[in-house]
Amino acid sequence: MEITTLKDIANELGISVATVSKALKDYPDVNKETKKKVLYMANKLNYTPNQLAVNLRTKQTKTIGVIIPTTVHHFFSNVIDGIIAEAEKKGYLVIILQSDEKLFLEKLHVNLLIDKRVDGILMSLSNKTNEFVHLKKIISRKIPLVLFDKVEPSIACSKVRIDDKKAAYQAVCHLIKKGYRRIAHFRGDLNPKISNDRFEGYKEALLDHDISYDPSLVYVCNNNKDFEDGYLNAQKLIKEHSNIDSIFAITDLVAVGIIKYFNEKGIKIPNDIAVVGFSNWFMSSVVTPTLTTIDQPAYEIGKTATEILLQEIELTHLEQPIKHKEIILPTHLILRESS
Amino acid sequence: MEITTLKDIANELGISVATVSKALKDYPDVNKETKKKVLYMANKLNYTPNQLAVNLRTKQTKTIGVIIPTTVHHFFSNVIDGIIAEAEKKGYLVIILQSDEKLFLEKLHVNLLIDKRVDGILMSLSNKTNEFVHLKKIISRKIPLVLFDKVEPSIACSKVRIDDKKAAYQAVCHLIKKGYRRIAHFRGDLNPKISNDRFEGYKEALLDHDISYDPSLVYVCNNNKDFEDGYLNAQKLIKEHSNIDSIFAITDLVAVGIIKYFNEKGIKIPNDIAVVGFSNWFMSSVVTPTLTTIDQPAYEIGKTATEILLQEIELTHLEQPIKHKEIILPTHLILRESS
DNA sequence: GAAAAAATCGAAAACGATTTCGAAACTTCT
DNA sequence: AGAAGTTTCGAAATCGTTTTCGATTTTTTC
Repeated sequence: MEITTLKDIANELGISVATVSKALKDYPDVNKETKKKVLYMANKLNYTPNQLAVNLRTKQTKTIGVIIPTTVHHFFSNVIDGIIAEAEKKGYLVIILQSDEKLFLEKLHVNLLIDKRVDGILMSLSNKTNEFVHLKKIISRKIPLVLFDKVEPSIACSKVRIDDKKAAYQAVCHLIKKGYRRIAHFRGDLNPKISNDRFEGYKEALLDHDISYDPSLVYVCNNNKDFEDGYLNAQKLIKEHSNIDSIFAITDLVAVGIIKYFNEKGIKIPNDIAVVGFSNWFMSSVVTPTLTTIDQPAYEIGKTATEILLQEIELTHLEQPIKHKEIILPTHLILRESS
Repeated sequence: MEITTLKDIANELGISVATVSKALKDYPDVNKETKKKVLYMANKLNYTPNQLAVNLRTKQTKTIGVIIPTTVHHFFSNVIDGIIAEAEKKGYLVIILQSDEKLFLEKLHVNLLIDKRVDGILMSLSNKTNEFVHLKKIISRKIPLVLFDKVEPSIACSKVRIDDKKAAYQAVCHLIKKGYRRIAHFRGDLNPKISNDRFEGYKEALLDHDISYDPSLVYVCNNNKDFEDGYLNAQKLIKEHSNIDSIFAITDLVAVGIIKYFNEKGIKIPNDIAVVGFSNWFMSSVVTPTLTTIDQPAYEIGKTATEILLQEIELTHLEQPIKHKEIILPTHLILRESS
């Protein structure tokens, strides 16, 4: 005997499949005695329901799909942790796909997940994503969608993110309060919202403290190799601007690249130049000097996004209307040696 | 109209569901004209097959399950990267579950994946796993299983791993060749094979160079907080043994903890004490001083394990016998400043 | 003891696809 | 024209479960 089915139990007991099914699901219209017998036999034959059949029948898969740019990333692996933890708690499985920052893969994966009939989808958009038909397709199929981290405002769905502009503002204000005035910014790629938001926060902080904004102090890191971007741009910065006293980097990894270069060149942090990062990667607490940075609640972002998604799945299933939420989780400035 | 099914196409064209199905799968016994019509209509109605129904019928889900201790880990996130990349290439989806180093969760997840009818399972065992009925259950269900990293020799399945003993041996030999003699070892928990293997490699290297093995130089790191373990044990070590000249740490994270403490106490690396890690986390290339370590091919481990698993899935499906493989991937000693 | 009510069961349809096998239609050949 | 062979199609079974609804049996009520 291979795998036990309802039919096997039914045959064994000389009753119908329907009754067996109902007995196992504790329907009221089945005799207590037969319930006992069914339970006993199910146990004896080691029965577990074939989820494929259940899924087909109930049109629910108890599975959610996740599309993120990459898993090899401190932030995303913590987000995944939060997602899986929350999903497991509610009995959902998690399928993870990587867009590798490519739009065509993102689209492909969306189709895959739709075909797979996942109950809901969680996405952080790739940096290259500048059109959104694939997201609209998800919504038109009535599949709950929650965007996190890299979100698109124009899409009607729930979103979980941080306030990048505010966090950047906070970081730069910190530098200003510490007395730094010539503040460079190593920004991210031009397209993504978070990159622009952080840039805006940087500018606004300068403005609010009557420091004139100098575009030549802004360096773009867009090679997808943050560490090297930081290292090389630090090199460039030192050549081009000798009078810099601090840098606000879009990412800890960029900041660590900067630190590496400065350490090699004997440039003292923070005495010669202060450095502030963004994300509070584990690494920032162990580099020398330790890095001042913005703590981004990655685990909570994953957990919260999943909570909302599962709620919306339940509501959809009950055919009730859903009100989309936009959650902004708080960030914290972590003060360390580098500033 | 909600979602298009074969029936919709059939009704629209006034033909049977069977013909539509066969037309879409390019069966030879359907007229070219009708094939064209079906294809056209399928396209027009935006048809995609309901995978749930396909799965139920074909008894294949094109999905593999992965159970690992944690995703928030440089090694594992790279393994996942390799797994997902390879699986995606072959049209398989990946469900990821975390055991959180707990045996009961590992068992639970195994059952979940079996019920979910995944086509195959990839596992790295938790540190606490000391019984294997759940693995045998997978095998008895004829579900291909591939163990990687933390494997169990007694289980009859394919395995992908590195030679931990040899790698550790290599690392310690390197220290000895550099002239270090009083070599401490910060080892991992007592149960896991990899922890013991590395320990054995350490001992053998000493033996082969006529250095007597001193058990008091071995410190156990088992708080699941490698960084702190390294930091605290470094503190302890300095108190207890003033004449140490080097440390071989089971993990880069432990090594970084050590480095942190030494940096704080002004102990010079490698002049006072040398440090060697294990894994070649990204971090090791950016800490000060940069860390000598063993490069562990995480991505390749994930990729290779998945390749083997998918092969075995194919063979199982063709009802052909499978020969289990044991692949040992090469490690490399990365020389850096800390030794 | 008959009628009404309650308890218990199972046949059958459904979910949406795949695949076998026989029937019908059409060609080809003598 | 009729036999034989080819194409082309579709009815029906199947995967394993869920759920409705009607049938049957048992219990209750007066």
